[in-house]
Amino acid sequence: MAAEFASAQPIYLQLVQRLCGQIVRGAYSPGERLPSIRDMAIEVGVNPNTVQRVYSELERITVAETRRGQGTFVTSDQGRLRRLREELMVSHVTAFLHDMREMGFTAEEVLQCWNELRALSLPEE
Amino acid sequence: MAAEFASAQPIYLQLVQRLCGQIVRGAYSPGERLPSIRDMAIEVGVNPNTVQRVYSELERITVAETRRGQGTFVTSDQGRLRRLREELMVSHVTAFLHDMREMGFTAEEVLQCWNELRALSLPEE
DNA sequence: TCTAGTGTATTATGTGTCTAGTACACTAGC
DNA sequence: GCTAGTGTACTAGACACATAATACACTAGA
Repeated sequence: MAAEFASAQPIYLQLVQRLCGQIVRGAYSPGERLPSIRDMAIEVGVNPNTVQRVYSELERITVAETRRGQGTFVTSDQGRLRRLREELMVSHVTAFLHDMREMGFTAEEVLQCWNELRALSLPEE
Repeated sequence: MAAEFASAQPIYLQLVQRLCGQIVRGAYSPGERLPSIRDMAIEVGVNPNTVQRVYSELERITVAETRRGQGTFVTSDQGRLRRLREELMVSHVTAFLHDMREMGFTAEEVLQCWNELRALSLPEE
């Protein structure tokens, strides 16, 4: 992966968000070991220091834990992961609604646009 | 306004987005003059250089135009404003759906969360 | 014990953002 | 013409982000 970090947001925050998403949707299981800092750096095409920062942040929000000399692991606390999932959804939906309101869009308009684009992006069930 | 720029995104981009939102929802009319660089800087609590950058960006995307010695004005091209409105909605909805997908949320889950939060944020009609 | 693979820490460099201050050119109105 | 209010341009400095390179400490396994 050669990495595409187009957004104006810092790379390390984008990576934190991406990893949280992968963890939350089960791409990484509870307790599973994440790639080493050096491997992940190569994988996403950034500097190892940047990945270290990402892993530190994941640890700070108690989503991952590091064992010196062994690696960094997704937390085994499944309750924490469920809460994370809920938090992420609420924060994203809230921010989305805020933006839509700022631009004066009505619920109807947004839903119509949503329905036109949904098929491309979200599983139905 | 003392300004709250908590996001990791650069202030000038947040301001561009905010102004686009205000223009698109009609807080500023087509052809209306925006506050001067210096006034806007005071109003939102940032440096005049930052506002200059914002106005330059608005001009670059043909949403505003500046007249030396007179001020910066919202474009009179209402077609451009309609397109901007559409662009903003599509890009926001697309990004939102992308994020939701990244976290493995289903359309049903998102809609449920949406309905729980909608009343606080969006006008119904 | 030795080695390879971990995370951790430090220093240096370049870039972008934001602030601060100053100066200049243009326009409108007196 | 003069003045106040515009946008424009430039230099300088502080700070965060990202990279680069290096060194160190810990762990597991041969």
